[in-house]
Amino acid sequence: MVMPNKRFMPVLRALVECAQSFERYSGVHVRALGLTPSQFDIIATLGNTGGMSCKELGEKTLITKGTMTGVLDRLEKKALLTRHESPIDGRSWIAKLTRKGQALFDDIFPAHLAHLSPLFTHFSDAELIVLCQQLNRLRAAFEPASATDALDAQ
Amino acid sequence: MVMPNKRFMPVLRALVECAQSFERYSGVHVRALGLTPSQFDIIATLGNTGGMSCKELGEKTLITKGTMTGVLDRLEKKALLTRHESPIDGRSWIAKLTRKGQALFDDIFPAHLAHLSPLFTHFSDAELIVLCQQLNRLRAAFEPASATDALDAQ
DNA sequence: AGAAAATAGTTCTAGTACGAACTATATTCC
DNA sequence: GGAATATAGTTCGTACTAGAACTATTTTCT
Repeated sequence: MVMPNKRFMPVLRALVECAQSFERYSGVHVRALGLTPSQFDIIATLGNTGGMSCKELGEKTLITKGTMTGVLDRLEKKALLTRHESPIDGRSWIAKLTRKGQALFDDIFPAHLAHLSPLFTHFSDAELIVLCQQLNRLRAAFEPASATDALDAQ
Repeated sequence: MVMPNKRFMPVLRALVECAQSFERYSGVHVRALGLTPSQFDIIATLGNTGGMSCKELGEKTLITKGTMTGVLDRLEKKALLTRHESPIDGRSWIAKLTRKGQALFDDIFPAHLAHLSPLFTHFSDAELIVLCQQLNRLRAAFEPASATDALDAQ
């Protein structure tokens, strides 16, 4: 097989390394606050809401349903979250922060933003917007092919 | 605590989602070829080389050393790779593709590139270069910080 | 040279990723 | 109304992740 054009490889490498660096930086802080990144994601998503279903949580956090069960279990064990039967759908559960969970959110969410904020001082609003647009455009190129199918499949 | 400026959040979300979409798209294909993404990463890194140490492999693939042991173990079990004692350093091992591993590389590496290539048809070389630069710039913002802060944070 | 510190790799634990199979409830459609 | 199908969530198996503790070698420093 002839080797195809490889002009896109530096972008892919930059993308993966950038995301990984961010996740490491963010993860170290989050762990120091006593949560795993996934747990933080859930707490951040549920904060200041009336709760939501696993399905909705999965869509917002990009955690797949098989993993979600375990993450919610552990948060429930820490008394940060409770599951309530859905009044509309007998198959569904509504995950909701407890008072303790909401208090934790109020505490660590702003702290985490404050931890990230200074990293962007050398980026203008305009630069951030352009970068965001290009990333979303790139993502769109990946999605119809995979994520759409994969997500639809669940 | 006062909520800090949040102008950077859309970029972070776009970054994480884009990287995740790519990894899903790429991962589905790689798994269909019979390897996990990490295993493919190792094969792709070792292809057409004389082999390298775990440390070097870890730097190139962003797989941490604790994980590396297991990934190499599984590749060794599949007879795609062998470990040889380093002639220079008694603590170190050189991982090297077997003939079977190199043949697999020759087979699937071009196939995988061909699978990715069409996704970039709507991006010009110039666009890719700019995007790459911005991503590397962003990564640089995360990196010294994650190394330094993480340490003095404790 | 010899003690102290650094480094390469392995092992261990808890948690996460993904896919597939499974249960239970909803929806669709004839 | 009832069968076929779709959906929400759980469970399971294999593999990967970070981090920490550990062994065995260097390297450094005096």
